[in-house]
Amino acid sequence: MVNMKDVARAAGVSQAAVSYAYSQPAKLSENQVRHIMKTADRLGYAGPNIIGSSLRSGGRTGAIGVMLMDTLQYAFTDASTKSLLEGIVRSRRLNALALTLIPLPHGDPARSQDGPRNAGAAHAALRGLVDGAIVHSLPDNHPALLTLRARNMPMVIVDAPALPGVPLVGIRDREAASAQLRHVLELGHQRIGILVERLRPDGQRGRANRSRWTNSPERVVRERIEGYRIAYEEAGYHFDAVPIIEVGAFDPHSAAQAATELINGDHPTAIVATSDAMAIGVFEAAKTLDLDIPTDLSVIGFDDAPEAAPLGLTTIRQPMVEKGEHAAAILFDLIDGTQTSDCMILPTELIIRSSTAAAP
Amino acid sequence: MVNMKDVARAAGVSQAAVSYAYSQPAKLSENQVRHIMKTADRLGYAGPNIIGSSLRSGGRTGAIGVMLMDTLQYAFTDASTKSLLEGIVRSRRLNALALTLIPLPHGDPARSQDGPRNAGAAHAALRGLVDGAIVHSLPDNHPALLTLRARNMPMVIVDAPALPGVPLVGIRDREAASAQLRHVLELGHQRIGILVERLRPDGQRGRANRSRWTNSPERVVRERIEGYRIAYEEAGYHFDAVPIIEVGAFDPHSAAQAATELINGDHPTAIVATSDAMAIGVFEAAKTLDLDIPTDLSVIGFDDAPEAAPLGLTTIRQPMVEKGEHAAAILFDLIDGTQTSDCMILPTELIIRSSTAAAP
DNA sequence: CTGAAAGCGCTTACAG
DNA sequence: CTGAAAGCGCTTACAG
Repeated sequence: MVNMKDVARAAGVSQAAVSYAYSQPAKLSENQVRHIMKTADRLGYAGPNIIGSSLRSGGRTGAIGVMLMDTLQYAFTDASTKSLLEGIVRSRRLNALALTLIPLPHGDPARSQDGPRNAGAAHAALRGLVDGAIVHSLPDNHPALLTLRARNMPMVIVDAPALPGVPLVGIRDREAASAQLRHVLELGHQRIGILVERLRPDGQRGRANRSRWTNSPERVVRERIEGYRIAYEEAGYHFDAVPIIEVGAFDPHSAAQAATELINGDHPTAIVATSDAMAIGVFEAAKTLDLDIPTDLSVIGFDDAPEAAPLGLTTIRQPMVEKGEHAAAILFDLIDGTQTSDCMILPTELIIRSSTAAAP
Repeated sequence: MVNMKDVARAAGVSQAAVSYAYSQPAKLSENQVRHIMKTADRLGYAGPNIIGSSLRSGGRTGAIGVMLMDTLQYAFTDASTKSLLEGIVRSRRLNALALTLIPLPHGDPARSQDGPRNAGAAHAALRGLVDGAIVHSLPDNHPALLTLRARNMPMVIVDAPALPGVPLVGIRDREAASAQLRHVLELGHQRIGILVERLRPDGQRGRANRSRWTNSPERVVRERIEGYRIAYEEAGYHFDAVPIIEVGAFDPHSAAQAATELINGDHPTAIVATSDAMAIGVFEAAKTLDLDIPTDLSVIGFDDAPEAAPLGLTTIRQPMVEKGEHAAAILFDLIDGTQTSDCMILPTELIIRSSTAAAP
């Protein structure tokens, strides 16, 4: 492949002159620049190799990373992740940059053979390929976070984990979850079941005991359940009696299986889910079990994903698109050194539709 | 930031030993590797910088690029592009790599001040940041293609342009378009209007004359219109009388404006659109003009996007997700040198729903 | 206004 | 089994 030296030789100038022609053309005469560019064109030189220039100047690669839990395939089916990406790409800055999507499919860092640091470091993209990163919903102490830290990579975390000194874009998960549970309590429900995606990235399913959620490395779910506990105990009940069912996955179909177990085992009159995807699984289970929503069973979700409104799903709206927009804005501030940006906590809202009704 | 030299010094070994510890640990004694890794961990070394290693070894960056026409914001709203990305990320290989989305928002290369080559080369991501690229729907001779070529970058083109020696994943656009037009001809329509996104990236709107489409740099639309011409003339009509309206954008709302002009000016009984997004714009226009579809106006789209079925839109289905899957598979073959992959032409299918009916 | 030289972080053929 | 050395493609302070 033709490089800068070739162009310099062919143009009869120094390599430095060619470099200046691209990066600081004002330093050269117009004629010189024109001559160099013409030569470059003739040789099929595609411009300074970003790898070489980035290495030399410690400079920018021109790409922003988004670290996503699980595979990219999951990211492109999950409504929340899609909304987050939609928000991120609203940044006009990105039109001149590239967006690098980085999957972190190794859910459980403990399973890695290489020790905590290398598990994250193994991923090429974490090793200098991007100028900054938006991290979405990783478990506490995920090795990728250590890697980013070690590299002094400008970063913003969306939702989880909360890391001292790193800007967080999120919501008040505990309060929002309390509001979610309070809605069904106010409708008179007492036999309530809770459906969560996962408390640990170990694929475990089924009923979770207390220490499993109090020690969960997933900040969002941990805080949400704490919110449920507070609201439930404020109503005068014992939270330990409330079944918390772990789906072990993020898709509605897996949720439907877990919901079926929950319904058959505990006969709840209301199910509170930590995402709309989980709640949609409850619809599927109810259909199979021939239960009517909301007559026989109330369901409330979380997110207000695009699928929620058509289904009439009562839910807590959280502004995912705005999260993406804010995360991108803060990241660019960090990269520019414009300011040391703080955390950004966005509002949530209870959206009452037709999937919740008074207890039978 | 701590680098390999620091680790070597702290561990009391040569820099080469550290490099081997990461890339070819079998070359070292187990104890040596353990000692080096422990030292790296202690210093917070995040592993070999990808920029340094890539420069030295001419090796992989660990990222695959997708070059997208227009902004990323557009890419994340357009149903076809989303489906394409969905297909691409089905590749299991991507779980260990990163996917770099590269927007090419400068629609019209002719407008660039820097000459054809530099317009493309200006984009950092084109200059060595990715190991290979999937290119989607660029106009003929887009400078980004020259840049990729000049770099010998493994590449696959989806839909357009067709470039000698570069694998193309696409459909038989001409034949599919003929089938699309034939459907409305067979329903007895003669006053037909054609709605296309754009024939050139110059933002022009309204009625297009013959040379504008015969010389269009957009391969797909050019071939589609040629397909319309063939079907129309086979039916014994003069194609020059058929209005071809250019929307100048890709969104349904812009299409609705163009459709309104088309309906008011030519009073067609059927509108043939080059995408479902355009066809959805016709629904919007019809509603405003108080026309019933299909009683007063038949509409046929192209793509079979997710929105088509709920609307009852008759359309030509093209397998966008599969295009993405094939493009990724071919690209990885190219990168691996496994084989020189050929073009891949996928089937299309007429899907008759309720938006087309016999001519009034 | 231009050119020679140092060095960014790394890998690998080669000598020991 | 280990280490010294060259060089990947580039940028920039410095001397002319």
